[in-house]
Amino acid sequence: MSRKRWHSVKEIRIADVARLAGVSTATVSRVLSEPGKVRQKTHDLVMEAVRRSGYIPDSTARKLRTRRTMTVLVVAPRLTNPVFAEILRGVDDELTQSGYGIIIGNLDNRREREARYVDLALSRQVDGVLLLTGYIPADGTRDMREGGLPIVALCAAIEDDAIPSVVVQDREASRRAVEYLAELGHRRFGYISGTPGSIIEHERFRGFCEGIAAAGFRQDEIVRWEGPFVFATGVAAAESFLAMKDRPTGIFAACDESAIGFIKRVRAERIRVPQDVSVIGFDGIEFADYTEPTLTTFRQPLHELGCVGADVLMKLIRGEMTAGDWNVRLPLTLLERDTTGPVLHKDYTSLRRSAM
Amino acid sequence: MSRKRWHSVKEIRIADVARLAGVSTATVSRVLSEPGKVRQKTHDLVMEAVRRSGYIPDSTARKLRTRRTMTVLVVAPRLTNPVFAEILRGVDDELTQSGYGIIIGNLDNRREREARYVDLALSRQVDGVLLLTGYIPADGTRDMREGGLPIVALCAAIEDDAIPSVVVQDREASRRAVEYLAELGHRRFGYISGTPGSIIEHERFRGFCEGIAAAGFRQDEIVRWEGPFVFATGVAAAESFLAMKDRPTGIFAACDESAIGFIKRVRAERIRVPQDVSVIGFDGIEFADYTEPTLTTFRQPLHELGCVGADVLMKLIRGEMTAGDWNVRLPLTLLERDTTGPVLHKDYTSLRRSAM
DNA sequence: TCGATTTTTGTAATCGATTACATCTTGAGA
DNA sequence: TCTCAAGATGTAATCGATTACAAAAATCGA
Repeated sequence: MSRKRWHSVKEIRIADVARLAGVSTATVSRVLSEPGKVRQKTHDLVMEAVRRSGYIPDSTARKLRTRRTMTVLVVAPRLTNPVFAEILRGVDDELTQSGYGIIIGNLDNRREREARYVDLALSRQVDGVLLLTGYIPADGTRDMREGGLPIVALCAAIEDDAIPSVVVQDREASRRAVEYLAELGHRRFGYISGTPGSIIEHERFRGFCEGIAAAGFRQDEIVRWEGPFVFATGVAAAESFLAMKDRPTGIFAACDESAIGFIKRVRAERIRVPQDVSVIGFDGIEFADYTEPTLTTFRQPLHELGCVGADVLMKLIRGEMTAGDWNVRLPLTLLERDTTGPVLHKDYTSLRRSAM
Repeated sequence: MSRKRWHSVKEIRIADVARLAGVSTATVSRVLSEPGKVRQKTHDLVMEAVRRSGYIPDSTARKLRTRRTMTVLVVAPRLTNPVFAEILRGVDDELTQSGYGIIIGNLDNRREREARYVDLALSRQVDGVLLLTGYIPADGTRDMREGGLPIVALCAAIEDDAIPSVVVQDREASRRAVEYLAELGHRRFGYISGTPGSIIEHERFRGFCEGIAAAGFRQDEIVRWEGPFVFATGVAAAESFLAMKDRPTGIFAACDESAIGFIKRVRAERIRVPQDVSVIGFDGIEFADYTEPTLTTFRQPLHELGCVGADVLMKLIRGEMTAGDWNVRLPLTLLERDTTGPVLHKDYTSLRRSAM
């Protein structure tokens, strides 16, 4: 009753328009969805009736009949991370062209929320799913796949070969990061991780280790700090770093935010970047252009990632391709900026001591 | 036909479950949506059939019949702005409790996209709308309101008294910003605007002007730089600032991002913050905690804003309140940090010259 | 045990569009 | 003018759930 009030102003159905135009509902429907199927004269008559009545089709009824929702679900681990916001822009730009809408599933870093979105997808509220998260469990994705839902994984290839993926070359870039630091003369390395358990983190760490090996260093010489993809992880890493005696001089962070957190914290203790410690980030978020010093990092083609991912999903939905035989791996760009530099002293800690 | 393939694996309808359990569809429906209305024995029977068949109700059909979509539309001007991401978290947290889902309408700073979301709302795809944007035209909101849709405005009171709003005290805070700068001894002020035409910008500038007047300064003594709520606006303002002869010493930016852009740019020219110029931002985004120096700014209660806004919308949808007689204005907190300080010299430009 | 009442379950209408199929127009060609 | 195919339009079934109403079953008191 109270709800009724909200819908009381306009309640025009297709039948009303049909009556107004003196035609059948079928004709009205055709005018609105199959242009060219009706005679010009009738068409105009109907359009006039639509205009006059202010009729807007009920999309729910349409969806029920056509079995198409014209909506896709995008599951992201966290919205406040600019990386996802940027990818989302790409997705949005692409989907809009096909007339599709987006429902955002924000996990907010809480994995237990996944179930909700699996349900949502399985109850046929969407025509497809775009996974920006790296750790949806094989279970959920399997359910969706078996439910017959097109899925595309962005950001990280899910451990499920039947799902097409569009990802960046995380591993290659991470390897390159070490190589770059080594070229600058660094010999002791630190790694600030991303969300433990996420595939992205896994890939980046793996690339880092490969780089260490390739540069001829021993695995046990590296320091690894764990934490999610947030500023605080970098701060915590810095605390640990500051307490060390034999500090690494080349730090690779699995995301820009933790790199920035790290730098902020160590600079507060008068440690200079890059003279005392070099830091290289990952992602290339816009913030990284405005930190001081400007962060050296890998720029992800985020917008492109979103566009390509959405495009693949559209093809899947339209049945223009089969799942499983489609994988894209986009390259990253190393932005050489001001938080990395050559090693100046073998042991700057002793230098600092004398300076104090 | 190709579409069919995607739905071929599971096609279990409520009738199938009913047959399997040896009851009518009505009973199955009741078990699933009106617990306690069926006998325990029947209930178990049905649940077993549901479990065995893997039945998941078709939400579209349910929506059509119940006339409730259990979804709300949230229109945001731009997703990459962390302010909106944070508000969205609050909205999400609140709506989830009521079992509601979210469709995000991202304008991406392009006003012409509004029409799309007005259509979406009017075609009954959502039960309500949350407006995070400050500039949806009166037209669109009027259409929605007349279409009988509950709407709540966040971030800025729309020029439409019939719409409830939950906002922060933009004007008061902006006035306080000037007061604060004046207390520090500043006499020449600069204002970096937000997106022209947005109500938020309008309010903040108005507060700024009120502050100027209250502190006893003349309106024509202030400098105003225009641009959207992005980093680049601050950078552009800095360029202009650097080219000035008689520079202001107290700068108020309508958002943190432009404040940060400004600071980054002027520091590149060896202008010291806050010794040479004080800057105060607005929003209190997380990144502002990590800039160097740490930004002085107003912290918005973003999460709370989202929660309260969602709560009001829920009440509207449930008919527990009437539109128009509900307005909330949340206070902001001034974070006194390191980009503001007392005026050191009347004319630092001459000082700099002699130092060079 | 019986009837009245309450509880549980079933039947069928309904939500508002789309669309298969049937029917009616139209226009070209004979 | 008539025939026939092509094109336009109408009728009614359909999508898959919910729910008003009816009917049946269970419960209770006398």
